[in-house]
Amino acid sequence: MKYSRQREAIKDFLMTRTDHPTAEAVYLSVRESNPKISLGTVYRNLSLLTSLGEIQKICCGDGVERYDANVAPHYHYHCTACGCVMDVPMDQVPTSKVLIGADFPEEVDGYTVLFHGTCRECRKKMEKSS
Amino acid sequence: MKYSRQREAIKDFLMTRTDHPTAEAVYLSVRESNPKISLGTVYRNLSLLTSLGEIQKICCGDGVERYDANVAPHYHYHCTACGCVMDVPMDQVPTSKVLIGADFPEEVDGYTVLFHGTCRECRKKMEKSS
DNA sequence: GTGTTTGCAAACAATTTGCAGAATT
DNA sequence: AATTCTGCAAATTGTTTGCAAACAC
Repeated sequence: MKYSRQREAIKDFLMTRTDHPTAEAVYLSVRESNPKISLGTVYRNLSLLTSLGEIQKICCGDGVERYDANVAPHYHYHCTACGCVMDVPMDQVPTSKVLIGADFPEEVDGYTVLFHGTCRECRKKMEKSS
Repeated sequence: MKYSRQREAIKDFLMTRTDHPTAEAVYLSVRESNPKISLGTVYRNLSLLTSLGEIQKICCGDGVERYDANVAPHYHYHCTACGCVMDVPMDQVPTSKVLIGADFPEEVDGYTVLFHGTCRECRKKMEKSS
């Protein structure tokens, strides 16, 4: 694999963020330091970095994928009002064996946990407008 | 809300299945008893039933949504080789409070857990072909 | 030089939507 | 009769891909 300035900029940007940006958001931000970059390149590198395990993809079911440079096991919280995604701070996360029980006969490589609800900020806004 | 033969057929079909069909699969099957139904109607009713809480949508991150008539809390397993999705049989599932810890400050309405790996059938096939 | 990566634009796949007519109440 | 739902087709959205030129080694 060869070095690419674009790929490095994408990874660097993701490492500064804990809010799990979408491909579009990555594109808009990386473009500031790298005005010629194209959205296709962003997608190509995000999926390359994902398959290398350097970043992870988060799927919330709202039709947009998000990306996270933190690949250590952790849970996510998705606000169904504003769409924001945040990390759930936890000292450690159970192993899949513990969570799934010993009897499950399929091989498990890993797992994801996604909580959902309405975040404090959105609740505040809803109160105000009611 | 008015009754519709199409909506009933969609829900009835989903209730006979534990394999979490995609919208396309629902369409292909419901069409057998209901040849005039359109894919748009299937999508409209799936999302209506989902927002009524009569079924649930499962997002595995492979670009296709799946649907499940079992809305009781349970976990899913996704085979990343064949794409199949199965239920994880468990007597009961922890509450979100237990899983997330008491300190998390956001309101949680619910959560999803998705395990992933290569299912037995796919592993068998991989052995054979190697 | 060779092989990988890029920018661009076109292609794609899944889902949503507008609308006139059909079905339900 | 009023309203909701449908089929159809076109539109939209997020993502992927083909290709010639640019870049890394």
